[in-house]
Amino acid sequence: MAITIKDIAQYTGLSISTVSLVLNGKGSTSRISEDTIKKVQEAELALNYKPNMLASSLRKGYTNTIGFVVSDVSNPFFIKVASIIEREAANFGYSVFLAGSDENDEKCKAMIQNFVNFRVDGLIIAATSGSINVINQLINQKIPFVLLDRYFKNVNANSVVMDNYGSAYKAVQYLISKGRKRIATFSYETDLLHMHDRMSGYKAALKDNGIRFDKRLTPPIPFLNIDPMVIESHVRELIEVRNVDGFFFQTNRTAMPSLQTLFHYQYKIPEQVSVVSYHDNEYFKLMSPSITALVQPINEMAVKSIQMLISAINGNTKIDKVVLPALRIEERVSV
Amino acid sequence: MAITIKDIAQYTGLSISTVSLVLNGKGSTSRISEDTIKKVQEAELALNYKPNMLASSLRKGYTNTIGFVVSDVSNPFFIKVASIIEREAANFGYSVFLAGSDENDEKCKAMIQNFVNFRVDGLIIAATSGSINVINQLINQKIPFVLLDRYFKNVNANSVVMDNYGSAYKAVQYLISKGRKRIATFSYETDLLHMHDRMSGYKAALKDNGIRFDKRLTPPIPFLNIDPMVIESHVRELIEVRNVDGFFFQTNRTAMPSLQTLFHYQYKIPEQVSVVSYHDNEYFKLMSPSITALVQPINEMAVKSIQMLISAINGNTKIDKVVLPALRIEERVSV
DNA sequence: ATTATTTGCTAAAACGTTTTTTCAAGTTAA
DNA sequence: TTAACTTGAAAAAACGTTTTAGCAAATAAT
Repeated sequence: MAITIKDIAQYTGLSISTVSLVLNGKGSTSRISEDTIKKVQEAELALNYKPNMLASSLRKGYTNTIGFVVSDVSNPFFIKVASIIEREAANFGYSVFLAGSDENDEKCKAMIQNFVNFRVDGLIIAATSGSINVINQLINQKIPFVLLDRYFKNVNANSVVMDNYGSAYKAVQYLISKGRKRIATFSYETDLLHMHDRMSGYKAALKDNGIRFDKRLTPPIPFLNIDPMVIESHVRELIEVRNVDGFFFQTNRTAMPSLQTLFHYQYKIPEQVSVVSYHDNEYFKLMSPSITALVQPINEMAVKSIQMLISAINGNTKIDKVVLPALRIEERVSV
Repeated sequence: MAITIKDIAQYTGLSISTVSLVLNGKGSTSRISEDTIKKVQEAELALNYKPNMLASSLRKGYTNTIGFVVSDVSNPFFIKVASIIEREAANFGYSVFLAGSDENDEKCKAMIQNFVNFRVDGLIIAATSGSINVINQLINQKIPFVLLDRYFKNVNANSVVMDNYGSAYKAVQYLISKGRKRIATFSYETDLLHMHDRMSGYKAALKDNGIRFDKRLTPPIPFLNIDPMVIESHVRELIEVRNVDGFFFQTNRTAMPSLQTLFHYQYKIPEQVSVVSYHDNEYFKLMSPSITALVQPINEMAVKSIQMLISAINGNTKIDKVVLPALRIEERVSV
């Protein structure tokens, strides 16, 4: 099968201990002669030796590896985060493996367990709403991890999240500053706290501006499997019956079908309805008219979470909870 | 540290071999009594035992794991493929780990090597253009893998790719059928064969329709780090100076800035310029006017590549090269 | 000329599993 | 009653590393 250290030992006539020491760059500090070192290195190339990390990690007790569990791989937000996390982790000598849970609790749990069984040194997790028990297990097992974007009540864990309340507030405030008074948003039927916080920010901004909260302007929708037809009828009714003049979209997944509807029925943006969307999206600027959006601090989130995770891996047991504000509102206008 | 089989052995007063047999469901076939089996299973729960896959895999010689190396994680195409691959692999009892190379040869090589060092049972690879040597190494080492989307000349390896030539031909034929005669496309400066094939398809369609190939309508651009400004000036010049009446976009990455330009300068689509884009994109249909696109057989690609990979893992050494046609042209019109 | 130190390398245990072989005790057959 | 099985479980080797302790030979110190 694959070439092992034993093969190199045989090839060079040395012991496997000597070979291992050289291969790990501990040759000179272990009083291995230059000649021997060179001989091993030549053999390594000649035989095309590749270390078996299963064996190496088993013995060493760590893998230099991080698992990133994402709730939705098709969300550009997470992908950008993943890309930066990978780069940052590499700076510290860690490889990152990615896995997607499709917002499915069971899958999320399975992916985390899978990573743990393969003994990743730590995890970064964008958890699904029902995965709190796995998270608690990780805490009990003292496995280093950082929650990203999603968080839980009564769970004391490292986390890097957005200021969902503040950002939503800002978004709605923006709409109000544009003279909008009947502002709609979809309220998700989910336990995910960050969605609740967005809703709270929405309500607070209304209140602080003397606008009464109208439940009819916040139709509830399921968090998963959103039916575009349902969104379409909501959007139409909101505009036609409820006289909505502004939309605050809390996610890409509600923004997309809503915008499609707005375009399809040729509602004028922003003349007839103003729109702010929470998640930024590279395609928004390609739409005509392009869509105003909250810019998320993706870079910071990624950098911070890697920092925290590696600190935890290195034994820091102090829990840190970082809340990042939305960077700004990127205003875009029709051309 | 973590609970091991040894702990269960101690807890139950049994030997580690007995515990292992029970844990692997080989209790009854190994003549372990019902009582003992139950005792072990209770201990497993009580101690919250999780197997160490490093040790298990080291001993067993396989990991039940597949590595998926993607050239660009931010490309929706690959993400959709990844999602389906994951689902299919799970059906066969395999876990999939994902890694992105950002179209960087060195990174691609490193990720593949990393997977190999962790002894994944097989790989699915959307290779970067300069990664041919790693691929050849895999062949030499007899490591099962399937090339996806990207392929190489003179490399005899399992692969699942699109019919790039035929699809491009189809796209250009579509534009011609709409009465277009001056059709532009960007020609990538890359060694990636599938891009060359698309270019050939473009040329062939022109030729078969008696349209002379005009090099000035196919400005060369770098494969990486596309400057939107460069695209913008190309697009403008193509329309204003070269009287282009149709665009065939070979990738998302050229389509996006081009469309942005078309929108920004308010060229009428499709009245003034017709557009077909190679890669499908969920956001195209949200643009106004929405964009006509070639629909790629993502599902088939994923399913087929997993099938082939698992067959290879199971010892099938016959090389299979699958070429899938684009499903259809999804025509979309302005509302 | 002996003892002490350094040099260069190896032996062996350990990491946590899996799996084959072995073994004692109980059961059945003759 | 003894030989031949069967049952239930354990011992031990193996997977490919890493790392500590150790050991002989060479060199240095006294």
